[in-house]
Amino acid sequence: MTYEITRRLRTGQVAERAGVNIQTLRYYERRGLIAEPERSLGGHRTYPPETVTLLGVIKAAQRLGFTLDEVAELLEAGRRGHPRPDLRERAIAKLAEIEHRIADLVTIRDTLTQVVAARCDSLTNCTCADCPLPYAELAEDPPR
Amino acid sequence: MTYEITRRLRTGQVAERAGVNIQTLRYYERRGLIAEPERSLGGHRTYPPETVTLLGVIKAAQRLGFTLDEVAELLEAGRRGHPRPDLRERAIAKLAEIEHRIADLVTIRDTLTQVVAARCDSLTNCTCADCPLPYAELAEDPPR
DNA sequence: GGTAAGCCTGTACCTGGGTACCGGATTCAA
DNA sequence: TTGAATCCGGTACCCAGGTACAGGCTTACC
Repeated sequence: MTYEITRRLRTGQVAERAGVNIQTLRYYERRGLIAEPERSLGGHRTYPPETVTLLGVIKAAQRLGFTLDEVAELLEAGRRGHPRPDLRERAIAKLAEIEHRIADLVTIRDTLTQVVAARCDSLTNCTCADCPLPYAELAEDPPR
Repeated sequence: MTYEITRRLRTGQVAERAGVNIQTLRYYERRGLIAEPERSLGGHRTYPPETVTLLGVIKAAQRLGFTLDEVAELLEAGRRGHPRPDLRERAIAKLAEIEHRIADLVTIRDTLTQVVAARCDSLTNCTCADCPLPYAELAEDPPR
């Protein structure tokens, strides 16, 4: 059997395989999400192929609602074999956060539904009866 | 009976009554959300008291998920007695948008729940069986 | 009429997650 | 070996929705 040597990749190759912009790669490096890679003699970055996987993990975590700072911490914790419970704890906290955001959006949805049902026709001078607009004192925060 | 003359308010008074920052007031003026008010001889803005109400409307609309640009358009439409259906149409569109965001967040919530239930312990090297993390190919967009 | 509080314009900065552009250096394939 | 493609660092810019600051003028109250 022949083993293929896992070659180092250059910036553009990593970016393409991971589906991200080259600038994003350098941005993540600055943010501490990916380690500073080795360089060629001329100073070009050369990445191990696992970097592509790592970028996938980062993107997945982002889709779970973690910020880049949070992802960086999670990766850092994992890197130096942090005791254990970090990810789980954070996921629980994030879960609460997401639930909260869902609740806010549901309130917004319900009020919008009322606005539509009541046939409101103006923000400032709605002529409909029982206009729900003045009572739109909903979620404390804009929905982000 | 005596009628109280509704006095003009100065910037700080409007800001305080509406619960917004003074800078925000000027920002909204630049964005076209509130009209340019009359000025005192010395150049200070003097607002009619209705401005406070208007700011409340703007904040309510924001809480319903409308962007400032959208609010500005809605107000503008209302101002020059736009035919009718503008707010209603927009509310319907916004409703769809909100529903979509809720759906995304629900997907995220469910995956996070799985992560917690599976006792995942690491983003990159989770040792739990049936780890849901690699399948976190969820919503296309980060949750904003 | 003095003085403190309030307001003026203009500009810069903030968060979060990137993206774009520049001039110059390097790498790769023919 | 040469020319195209790629990459380098540094800096500036994008979105939204504001917020902050500086230096100077106005207003309000005693």
